[in-house]
Amino acid sequence: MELLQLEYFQTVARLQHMTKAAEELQIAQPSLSKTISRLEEDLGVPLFDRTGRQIRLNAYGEAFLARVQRAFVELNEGKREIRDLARLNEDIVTLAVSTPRILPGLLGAFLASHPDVRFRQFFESAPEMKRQIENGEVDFCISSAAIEGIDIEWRPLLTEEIFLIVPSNHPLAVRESIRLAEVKDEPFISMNAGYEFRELTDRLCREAGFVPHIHFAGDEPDVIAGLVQQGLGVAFVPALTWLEWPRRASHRLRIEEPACQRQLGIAWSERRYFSTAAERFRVFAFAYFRDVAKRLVREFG
DNA sequence: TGACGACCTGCAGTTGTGCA
DNA sequence: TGCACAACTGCAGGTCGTCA
Repeated sequence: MELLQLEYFQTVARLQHMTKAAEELQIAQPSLSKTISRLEEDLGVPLFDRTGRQIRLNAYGEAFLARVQRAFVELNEGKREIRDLARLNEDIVTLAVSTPRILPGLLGAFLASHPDVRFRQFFESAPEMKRQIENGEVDFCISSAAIEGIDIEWRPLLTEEIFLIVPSNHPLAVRESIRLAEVKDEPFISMNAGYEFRELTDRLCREAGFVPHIHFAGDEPDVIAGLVQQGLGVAFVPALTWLEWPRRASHRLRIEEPACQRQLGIAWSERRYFSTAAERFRVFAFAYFRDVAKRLVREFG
């Protein structure tokens, strides 16, 4: 049984006239007649009652026609769905990040020149991002920890300095820089455990010879900044985050020792096929962070 | 092992014609 | 006039052998 036979059957059933159906289908009448006969042979029953020169759909034909029409509706829906899906995937970039704070600037700048592109974004830990890349669930991962694995490419995007912020009335607020060990007894306001940034700052404190006293841990950098302004403690802040805070009632200190930096990078699977939109986003991301790096140099030297 | 061409087969379609 | 059959043509797809 073939689609062509079913298509011809629909037309003959609708017109109940072999010659008119053949004209509509733009084929010779004997060809149509033979096609319908083959279909009837396949099914093992006649679909039409033939009386003299007339053909009429019989009970088998009626029942079969209903099924055929439903099948064609399903097939047409399927075609449309696949078409939409194909077009949609062309315009969608899937992205997992461990540092969501970079997204507004990055995506905003990209969408300004590519308004038709849509993003699906996930906030994930580094191990989960690696799994997503390996399973083909995302196009790219942007992370402050290198993602390594078979067929995974990881490239650095930006190296940014990490500062310490203290309340403006804090004794250290008159200084430009400190050694991290100088604040070993200070109350710290920090990101919650599990965040890459928290793991990084804990490691930096260990390198300086102490374990920080965490008085408050949260998910929101803005809340952390607010608590520092209220005089409740000191906190680490990446250069880019500091730059984007509209009000800076707290004081920023450069950390001389140990070297406090973090590197943001982008990872993808070398096996993955990239849509045009994804390919453009990758190129754009490198250019965007080059500009950000220049801005950080201008601002912080 | 994959690419390519020659050959074969099956089927859709056409023309001509017979039958009701 | 309209349906169906026979003979034929053209084309697409499959198979097989050859070659790099």
